Amino acid sequence: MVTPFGYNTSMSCLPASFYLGEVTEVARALLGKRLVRQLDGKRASGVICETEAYRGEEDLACHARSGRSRRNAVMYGSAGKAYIYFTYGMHWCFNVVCGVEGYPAAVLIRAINPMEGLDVISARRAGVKPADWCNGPAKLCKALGIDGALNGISLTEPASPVFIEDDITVGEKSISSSPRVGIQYAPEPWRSIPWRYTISCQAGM
DNA sequence: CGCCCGATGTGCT
DNA sequence: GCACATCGGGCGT
Repeated sequence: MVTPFGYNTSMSCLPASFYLGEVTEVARALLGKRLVRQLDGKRASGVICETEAYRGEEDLACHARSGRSRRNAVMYGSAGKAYIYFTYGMHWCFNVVCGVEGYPAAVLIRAINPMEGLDVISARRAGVKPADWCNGPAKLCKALGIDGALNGISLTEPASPVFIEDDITVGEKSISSSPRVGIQYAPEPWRSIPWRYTISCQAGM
């Protein structure tokens, strides 16, 4: 239900079935959904506006390209769990595991538009312009207090410290795709395959 | 705005 | 050893 204020009051935690499909489709479907972090009983959240899909050991940009390891094991597990990894010596990045169990696939959440808990977010991103609070995969993790302690948790229960809510369904015409970021090391076709998805603001949408 | 580069720890060769 | 699904500061345009 959408109130006269435009606020969706029937938002609910997305179920595991949402994440069972093809990871590229889930990556598109996650645009417009709301990433929620529950911290000390308070909500901090934002609308997902940029995602990337990674799938399979054959995808040479995927963390599973060298097979299963302790680091990437969560990707091989069941859909709807958080795969959170540490990189560049100081940053955490947040993914959602997708697809059938046993096949490594995940959606990297690359950017959100902050909506709730702006006091918490601004405090965690002190000294940074609001526009730069959550416009990167490690930035949003810092803003929401997401780190390796949450790796492997289920995102499909409302009591989870992190979950994703149904919010907006973004039309196909409002989605732009482009090559994934930061994987120049990968050979073709993986370097160029357009598995990065963003919400584009087109007239008439 | 853009480009360049250092930070800093883990995982894989 | 070295590369890395990044970020932020510094400096030039």
